[in-house]
Order: sequence, then structure tokens, then C-alpha cells
Amino acid sequence: MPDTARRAEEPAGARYGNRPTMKDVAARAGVGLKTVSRVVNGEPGVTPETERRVQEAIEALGFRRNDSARVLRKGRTSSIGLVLEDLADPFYGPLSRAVEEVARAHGTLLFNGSSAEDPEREQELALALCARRVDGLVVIPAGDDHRYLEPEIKAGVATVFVDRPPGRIEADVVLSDNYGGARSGVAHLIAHGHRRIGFIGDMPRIHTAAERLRGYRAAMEDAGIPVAESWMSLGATDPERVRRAAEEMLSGPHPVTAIFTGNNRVTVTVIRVLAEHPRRVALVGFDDLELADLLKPGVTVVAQDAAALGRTAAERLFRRLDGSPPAPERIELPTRLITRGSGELPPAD
Amino acid sequence: MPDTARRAEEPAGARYGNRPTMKDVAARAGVGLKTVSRVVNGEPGVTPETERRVQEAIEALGFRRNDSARVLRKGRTSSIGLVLEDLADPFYGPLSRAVEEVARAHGTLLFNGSSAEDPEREQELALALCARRVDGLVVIPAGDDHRYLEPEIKAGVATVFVDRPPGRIEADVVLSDNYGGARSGVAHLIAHGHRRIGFIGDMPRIHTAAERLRGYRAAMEDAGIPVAESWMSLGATDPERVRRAAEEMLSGPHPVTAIFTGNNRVTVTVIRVLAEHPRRVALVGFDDLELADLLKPGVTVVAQDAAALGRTAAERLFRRLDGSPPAPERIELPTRLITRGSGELPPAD
DNA sequence: TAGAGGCTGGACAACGTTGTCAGATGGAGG
DNA sequence: CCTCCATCTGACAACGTTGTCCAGCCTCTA
Repeated sequence: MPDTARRAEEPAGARYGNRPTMKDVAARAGVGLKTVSRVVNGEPGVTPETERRVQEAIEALGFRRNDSARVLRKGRTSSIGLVLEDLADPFYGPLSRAVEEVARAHGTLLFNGSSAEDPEREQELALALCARRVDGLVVIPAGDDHRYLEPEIKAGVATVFVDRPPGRIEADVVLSDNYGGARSGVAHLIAHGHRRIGFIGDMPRIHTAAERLRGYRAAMEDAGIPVAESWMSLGATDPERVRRAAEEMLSGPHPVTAIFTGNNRVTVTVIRVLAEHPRRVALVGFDDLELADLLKPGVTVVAQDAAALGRTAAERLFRRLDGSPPAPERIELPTRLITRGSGELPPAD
Repeated sequence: MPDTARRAEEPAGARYGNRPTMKDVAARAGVGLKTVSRVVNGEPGVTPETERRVQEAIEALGFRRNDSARVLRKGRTSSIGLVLEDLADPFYGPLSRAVEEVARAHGTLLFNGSSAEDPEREQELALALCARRVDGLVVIPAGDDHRYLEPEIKAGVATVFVDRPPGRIEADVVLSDNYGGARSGVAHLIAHGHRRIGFIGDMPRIHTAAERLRGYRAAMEDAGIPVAESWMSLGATDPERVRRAAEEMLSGPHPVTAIFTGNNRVTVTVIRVLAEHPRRVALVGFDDLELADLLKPGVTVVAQDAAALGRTAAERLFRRLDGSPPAPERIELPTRLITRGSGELPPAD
């Protein structure tokens, strides 16, 4: 009558819907609680025979150690959080993956969340992660005031900002050289004879957008070219707005002969506009694109290394976690100009 | 002498390097532990004056409730895990994002991890998440034996598989219609006059790859076209192998006049090969690509809706979590053929 | 045979929170 | 002035784990 036998044993085991605990395992194996703990953690001091009995009970009950409880006891959760802008953006894929790889190498799990470029949501997410007691936080800022993280950082949450600097607090940050990259990209267009060059970028409150615009201005100033207001357009990166902005620059008596685009989303839309445009217009974009080399002409871009950004940030985070905390630092990674044709077109007029 | 005063208070407060707890807050506010809990959770039955004192102490100490501990008491962790193949793959970005949005709507945080197509790593990751007591798991299988998850599922971890079915267990799964999609894509090529059609896909042990091959075979059989062994190539999707495979099919006395590619990585490489190829070769790819419409010719694809895949899976997971668990179900989402030119090229000979 | 010493196993507290329950306090009514 | 009730507050146990510490047992030696 195995059924009754089983039923007779169960009461000491798992309650329905609940997972068995070490206590249940101990009861079933007829040993003490701590002995189960020792077996589960491979600690010495358990007879092979006892160990066998415990293992058997573990198997039979389907026990798995509750790491949440473990963590409560131990102090560290071995998990970190990544707050980024949009998990679906191809730029952030490699970045997340790089962070994940570093985390994995440190036996750490990764929470992932998107702020959708909403400062409030960023804060909500970051604080929820802190409440879960992540050991560290990698944040791609959406907002420009991160004082809300100050108590957390002080309390030991290793925090590193990536892609954009934090606002109103001192903390580690890993950036691309947005200014220098944009400047060299625009200089590249100037070197190919362009003088009327448009700039279409993201909302000016976003640091990267502002920096890239600054690079654009600097390159123009270096060349002694006065910039017309109508050549610059900053705002949301939805296709409709970008399309309008591009078409505006390309019309009128003195249209631009080249466009510098401030990020991958803008670049894609502008490529579409240019494909329908009668005149040949040069283009250099910030951020690389997957098929950029296969278009006609190939798209010349200022490429950032998203994976390096993520890796550097995560490594910095773990260094902070492992050793004595170094002073906050600003790390800037170089960009790379990749020429593929669109940036080398001569002015059309 | 505010300094000594502060120092006199501190001992009851946070120990160095540790976060203040409710106990610390209670001590500082001169109230009981439970009262702090009540304030933190907005429970009724606290005088405004008491509440003010507690709030003050919370501010002063930088207290934040430890949700890990809370969870231990409560039973649910309000977190789910997503095990996918590669966070950096553009196909999985929208999928993750969709899962995240659904999770967010349920006040749930998301753990994210990549298996890198390694069954062992998938298992390690999934079990680590179970040990953290995630409420549920969304898994894109890398392996073909998921019996290791049986005890977890039985213990209440709501589990949904996506993109590929689980191996050797019964569970919810959300799939694209890989067979039907491939079949219609190949039929499309046949309708445009092709008879010698190549297929380049991922490793045959991957379910989606096998299904798409099956669709290819079915379409060919429907048209009464015998398939030559040399027209089919399954294996790793690294560019070198795919390039070799494509070049082989395109050479010899009877080269293929069209190629059907089994996923986005393969498609990209084949586009590169075809760009250098003297003859016009038709192409239909499985999975959409960001700039597919801008290439010359535009790339005809069988598109799956990655976001819908993720959303459907996550919704299923939460339904299972909320209500009474429904029987495991297999949900298949339709694909869509998007014609852009490359699939409508006539045979070159 | 007794004492020393090594090994195994278990009782107990603690991690930070919440639920239960009982105690304290204050005001109203007899 | 005393009692009763409502309201507010706090002590305590519990969640599942690990670290500390001590008890029991066995073996070896004097």
C-alpha cells in the first residue's frame, strides 16, 4: 500500500503548494537541520552514510535551497541591476550582454529594466532594485538628477553610470567620446568639401545629444563656417519628426548638402528620406548599423563600442565591490569613424 | 555640540557599511518595530505625530525597506526570470522588452540571462533563478531535455517556453509558425519560377531550424520538385560557414537560382555573398531585418512578431500565476511574408 | 580502565521583515 | 471616581537559511 505509506510520510514533508525546506529534508532523513545545510553546501564533517540519506531525502522531496533566505543571512545578494533606456534598442543589446557576461564571471545574476527615457520610471526602477538589495547598479540615466541614489550609494550599492553622466551627484561614469566623435564626423564632411551641413539629433536634455551637437558646432567653428539655425534640429526621434526636419533642411534656396545624424534611430529615418531625394546628399551617422555596409552608398558612421561600454562599466562595478572603493572616476571610450561611402560624397551643387 | 550628540545616537543606528533596518528606525524614533512597519506600509492606526517622527527617522537614516526579507516572509518574490539565447541578438531585444512590459504591469521585476545556445548554461541559469525563488520563468530553450525543471514547476514556478518547445516535459509554449512560414516563403520563390532553391539554416538540433527545413521540404514537395542534398546546409550560423555554404550552392554546373535563409544571422551573411555575386539570385529570409527595405533589391522576408511572442508568453505566465493553473497549451503565432524585391527576382538562367 | 582528543551531529540565535495578539492609553459614560 | 471601549502601540514568533557552540561518541594511549 505505497499510497498510504506516502501519505503518512508527507505531513512531515512539504505542505501543499509550498516548497520543502531544509527542515523537511532533515525530518525525512532523520538528521538535524544543520546537517542538511552542511550537505547542501558541501561542508566537511558528514559521514558518507549520513550524506547519502540526506541526498536521498533531497531528491525525494525535490528540495532546492532558497537563495533568498540564504542571502538574507549572508549580506550579499549576488545580483546586480541594469537600468537602461530600451531593451529593444539594438544599441543596448550588446551593452546588456557585456554586463551580463561580466556578472556571470562573478557568479552574479542580472536584473534588467527599461526606463523608456522617463526619469520617474528610471528612479522607480532603480529604487526597486535597491530595495531588493542588489549589490550594484549599472544605470543609463534618463533623468538629470540622481540625488535620490545618494543614500543607496552611501549604504554600499556600487553604482556605475553608462552612456550618460549622472546628474548632481559624484559617481563612476563610463562614456563614449560623444563630443570628439561628432566633431571628427562633421570634420570628415567638411574635409570632403561640404559647408552647409545639417545636424539632426535627439532631445537636447539628453547628454549624448547635447555633446554631439557641441561636437558639430566645434567642427564647424574650427572650419570657420557660421552655422544657420535652420541647419540644426533637436527633438524626439520618432520618424515623423525626423522626416520633417530632414525635408526642411533639404528644401529652400540654400539646402544643406550633407547631414550629420545624432543617433541610430535618426540615421535610419534619414536614410529613408535620402533614398527618395533627387539630389545626392552626404551622410554621416552617429552609431553603427547592422547592414550599413550593404546600402548604396554604404553608410559612413561614427561607431561606439557598446559592448566595451557595458564591459568597462561592469568591471568597474565589481572592482568597487571587491576591493576598497576607489574615488569616482569618469572614463571616456574613443569612437571610431568608419568610412563606407555616404560620408565621402562631394557636395551636389 | 551636535557632533557628540550625533555620535551618541549612532550606536543605536546603522553599523558601518550596513544599512539601517526597521529596528534602527524604531530606536531612533523611539517607537516599536511594528509601528515602523506600519508607517512604511501605509497601514492604518498610527497617529500623525508618531508617523511624523518615524518618517523623520527614516529620512535621517536613509532607510529603505529590504524587500528580500519582506519576500521571505510573504512567499512571493514578485520577480520572474527570462532565459534567452543571446541578449545581444536583435531578435530577442523586442521579445525581452515585451516580457518586461507585462512584468512591469504586474509589479514584477525581471531577471535576464543568456544561455549562449548552451544547454548546460541554460539549466544552470534557470535553476539559479529558481533558487532565487522567481515566481515564474520564461525560457527560450537551448537544450532538448527540460525534465530538470519538473520539480520546480510542480513546486509552483510558472513556466512558459517561447520560440522553441521544451524537451521531454509538458508545459506551456508559445511558438511562431516556423513550418508554415518557411513553407510559404519557399512557395513564394517557386511561384516566381524558381526550381533550384537552396536552404541555409541553423543547427538541426534547434527546433526552429528543423521546422523551417520541414517547411522548405514541404513546399518543394508540393511543387513536385525533387530536392538535391547539396541544396541544403544546416549548421552553426557563423559567417564563415554560411559563406562557404552559399558559395557552394551558387557554383557548379547547376547552381541554385534562389536561396531561402533560415534566420536573420544567416540572411545577413548571404546578402553579403550575393552582393559580390555576378548572377542575380533571389532571396527570401526568415526574420525581418532593420534596413531590409533600403537594400537594392529590398529583402523579402518571412517576419515573426518577436514582441507578440514575448507578450503572449508573459501574459500566459501571469494568468497561470494569478488564477487556477490551466492545462499546458501550445500557442502558435502566425508569420507574415513581406515582399520587397529580393524574393520576386526571376531565375537568372 | 580512565582520560584525552578527534570527529560527527544538533540546538539555538540571527539576518530583516510582517502577522498575531495583547497591553497601554485616553476619553466617554455611569 | 470608576468602568468600559476604542484606539494606538509593541512584544513575539515566524519565514528559510547559516554560524556558533556544545554534547555525545569513538578511538587511542597511559
